[in-house]
Amino acid sequence: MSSEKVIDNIDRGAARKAKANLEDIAREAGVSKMTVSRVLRGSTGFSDQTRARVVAAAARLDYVPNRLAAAFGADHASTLVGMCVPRLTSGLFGHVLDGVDRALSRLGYQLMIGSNNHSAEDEEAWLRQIVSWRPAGVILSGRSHSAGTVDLLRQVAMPVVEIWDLTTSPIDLAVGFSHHDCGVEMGQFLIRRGRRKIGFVGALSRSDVMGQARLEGFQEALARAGHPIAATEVLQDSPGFYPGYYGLEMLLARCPDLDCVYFHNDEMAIGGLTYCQSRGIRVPEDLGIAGWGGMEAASVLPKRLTTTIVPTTAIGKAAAEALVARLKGEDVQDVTVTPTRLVTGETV
Amino acid sequence: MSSEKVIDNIDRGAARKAKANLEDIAREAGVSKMTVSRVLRGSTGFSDQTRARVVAAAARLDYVPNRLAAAFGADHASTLVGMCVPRLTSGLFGHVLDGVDRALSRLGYQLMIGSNNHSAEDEEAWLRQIVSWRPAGVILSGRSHSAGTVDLLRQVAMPVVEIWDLTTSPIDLAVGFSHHDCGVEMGQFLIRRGRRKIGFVGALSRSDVMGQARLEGFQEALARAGHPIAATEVLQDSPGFYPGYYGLEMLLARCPDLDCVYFHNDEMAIGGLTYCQSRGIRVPEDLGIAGWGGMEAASVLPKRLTTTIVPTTAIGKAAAEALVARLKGEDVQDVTVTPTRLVTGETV
DNA sequence: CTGAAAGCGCTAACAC
DNA sequence: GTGTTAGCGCTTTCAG
Repeated sequence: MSSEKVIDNIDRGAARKAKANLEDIAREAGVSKMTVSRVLRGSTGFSDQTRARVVAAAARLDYVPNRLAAAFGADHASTLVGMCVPRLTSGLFGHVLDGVDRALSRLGYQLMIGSNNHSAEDEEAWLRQIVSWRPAGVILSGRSHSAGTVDLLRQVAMPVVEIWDLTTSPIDLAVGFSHHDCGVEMGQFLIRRGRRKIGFVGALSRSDVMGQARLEGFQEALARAGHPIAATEVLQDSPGFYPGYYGLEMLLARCPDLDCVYFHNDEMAIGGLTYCQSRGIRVPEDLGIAGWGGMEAASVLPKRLTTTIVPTTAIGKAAAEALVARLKGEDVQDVTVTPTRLVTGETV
Repeated sequence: MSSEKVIDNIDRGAARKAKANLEDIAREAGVSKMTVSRVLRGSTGFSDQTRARVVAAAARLDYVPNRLAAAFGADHASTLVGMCVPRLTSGLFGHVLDGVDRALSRLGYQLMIGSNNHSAEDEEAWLRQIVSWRPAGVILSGRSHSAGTVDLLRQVAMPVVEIWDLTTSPIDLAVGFSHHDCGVEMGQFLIRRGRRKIGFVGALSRSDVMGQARLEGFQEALARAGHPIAATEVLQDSPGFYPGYYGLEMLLARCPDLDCVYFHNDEMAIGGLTYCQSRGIRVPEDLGIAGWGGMEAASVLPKRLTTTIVPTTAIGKAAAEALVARLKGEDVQDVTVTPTRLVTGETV
């Protein structure tokens, strides 16, 4: 009876919480702890009466299961999944998170998040905290990790999904695409469109190797076409609208005769577009503008932005599903490629 | 010795994980489990030698603490904090999350997130999952919760911070501002600017009572000024750029003589601005445009958007800090008001 | 189909 | 300053 429990609590100085546990339910329903455990977890093979009695008793006692105890007692019972993203304020990663969150909650898992601002050290620090909660698996963003991170992941031997950039040899599972190829594709496209004096504006906060990979692919494509990149402006800032605006201003001050600029992402490209508008630079006639990422705003601009659309939500969903499939021992392919799509807007 | 452990594992069929625990470290360092526990948690009062031996042993065995066990054994030891937001894809909430994440990780807590798309039922479902992990506290968005949510929160008796909208009587702690007042303030402002035929375009996905509160405050202010709202267009959609574009198109089709439109948020307002540009409607001469939220893009537009800036990151930080302060038994004020700021741009 | 016993790794409380 | 004991709530294993 719950009244016993209350008295018990008072006797113990009211220090213990009055929460019902499996044993309380067992007593209330006149069965054993184990029967309650099995019924509540949805096993089969009970008389309907037993099941009903247990369920009723649990409801009566306002039972709140204790997953801490469950996961502790049987370590494969954890339904915690950790995920680390570069920046929580990035619109793109918001969509990735959303994809992960929906898939995981549908599958009965809980999401723990952290951000590392593209720092491998911060990622490791986050991982050490998360691992101490014995999660079922983790999702990391990017392919560059510290040695400590890799060691720790091997040691704890849980499923790991690396998303966003495809690596030659994933630690375990990977979902994403090649940033390098995004850069190559855009470089080739701009050349095909007749652009010849092409610049780049970026904001490679910390060690954003993925943004770096796009730039490198871009440069390679331009060089191969015989029109190597004319100028780059890489700010030490976060890749937002303002930096795009000022970055373009600075780049054009140095190199006024550019005919096209590729930006680190759509936010920056939109900032650049705004700069052009404020200075009377005609786009695409005087200057072509290209972005990357495919944020929603890019397609409602007066001139639709030429950019690369990244399947953000799909990546999140695929990552979560791959992780869970692996947990369930199902066959999973190591690498899932989620293709990006270069969309021709009106700005190049 | 770790070799014993390995043999032990092999004997047991290699089913058990080879992870070191406090007892292994104790054996390795020649002290007791408790000493190890105390040293590792940073208590004071040990010979430097003991401390050094323990730390060395832990490092040698690649010890990974088990917080599951710690939180399970001593329920106040949980450093898990749950947070539920309406939408993970909202730019504003990305910044709130960032504020929470930074503050919590600095303070040694881990963040579990979920989203509810403004549905109180989804929030309750999420909370039931989270509560089973015995978190130290939770952060909820908004002031409208299901009865089940409120019951559960009372039952588990942990700190709760409601953010974003201020409620008359918070469940526990609250950090935010009044959405109603945001609407009133903008209404009064537009009247002062001489606008008289004012409309509204929104996208009240599900039961977004906070967006609704802004609209109500707005309508009240206009009515009090003798110029009640002329028309509203409320889409059943998520409040993004496209809906802003089409929402304005639909509104103007019905009411071509409006002189100003207030939007549900900045995304929608920017969509509306794009519509104006595409149709040759001059802003602010022919039509005034006002938004809400203060997204970064709003201030790099060719014409800076008139909007209400919400201190997103500050709200997240304050929420996390209030929660932790309460956990530590410090004095915390129940309600923290984080003022918004109406910024006059060039669109009204 | 159901129950009893053991143990997961840690910490609180108390003993020395 | 350091060790001993008990127990958190659940699941696994094995017995019936």
